[in-house]
Amino acid sequence: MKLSTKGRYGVKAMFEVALRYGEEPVSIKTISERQNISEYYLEQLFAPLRKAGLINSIRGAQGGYVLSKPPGEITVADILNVLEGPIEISECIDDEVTCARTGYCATRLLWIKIRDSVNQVIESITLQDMIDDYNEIKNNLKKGE
Amino acid sequence: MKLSTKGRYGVKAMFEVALRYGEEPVSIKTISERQNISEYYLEQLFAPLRKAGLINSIRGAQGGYVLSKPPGEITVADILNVLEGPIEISECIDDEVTCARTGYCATRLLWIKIRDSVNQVIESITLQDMIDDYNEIKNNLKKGE
DNA sequence: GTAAATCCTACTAAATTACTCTGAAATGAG
DNA sequence: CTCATTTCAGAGTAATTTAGTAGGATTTAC
Repeated sequence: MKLSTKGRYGVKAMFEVALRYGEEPVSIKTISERQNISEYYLEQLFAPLRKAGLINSIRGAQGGYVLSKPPGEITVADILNVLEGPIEISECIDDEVTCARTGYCATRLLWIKIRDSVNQVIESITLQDMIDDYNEIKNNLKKGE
Repeated sequence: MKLSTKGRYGVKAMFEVALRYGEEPVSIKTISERQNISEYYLEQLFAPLRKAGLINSIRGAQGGYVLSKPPGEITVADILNVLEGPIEISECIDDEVTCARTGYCATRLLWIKIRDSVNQVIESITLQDMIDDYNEIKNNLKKGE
């Protein structure tokens, strides 16, 4: 079970934008260089993020992207929902038809538990939390720990 | 984020075998009919499960598969590890190289939290738990709830 | 002996992933 | 005004993965 690059790159990219919240817009080129991701590919990820209202774009020279809300109000779940769709460990959770055949679906409850567990984590972590973690790691490294 | 059919079918199939623990072996044909999964495909799933020591096979007529241990000693994680490999939300967790480039990997901690959360769920649920849940659902239905 | 079953290996069609590319449109700086 | 910079939109594509099919060999209860 793995996230696709869409989700992984998307979160990394949003993190870069979040780091500069309140400052100048961040261009795809900048993110591409900092995170070592293809510009073309990043473009494709930002389109749906913008349409979903998580970021605003500023076109033209010196343009780029800015968060539409403070980093504390954007969760990892918000990002992953846009880029990967909602977490569904198995379509069996929604689709009653296939399960109905065998009477009671034995595994349905299991998939729900896994899904809820993932959702709880990603809904509780905001971009601000990631920034805080990041700063803490940096500080600890400075102190030589 | 979704499980492949390997994982989903595999857990369903193992559940069917677990339901008959202590009784006769369960054939692939039986599981195929009960869970509506291709026999050929099921065969492919049972090979690694057997090699991993989760089930024993009994060849020949009236043969089939039996759990190698009581249902309470086989977790969902055991099954998924064999069929899907270990949960790794991002290879970034193990592979230090790519992360090292950008200094401190900002998302690494996030992937670890998600992975640990999933692992905690699937390691804590055994086939016996699933059987218990299943019986409870059946009982509740009988009582007309 | 025969039917029922596992075992083993190879093959393949379809879908998904992970990009790549081209060109248009907007905009700030000089 | 012009030009470099940047987003925007959509098409194309190679590689990988998924999900299943298939064929034949081997084992064993009856």
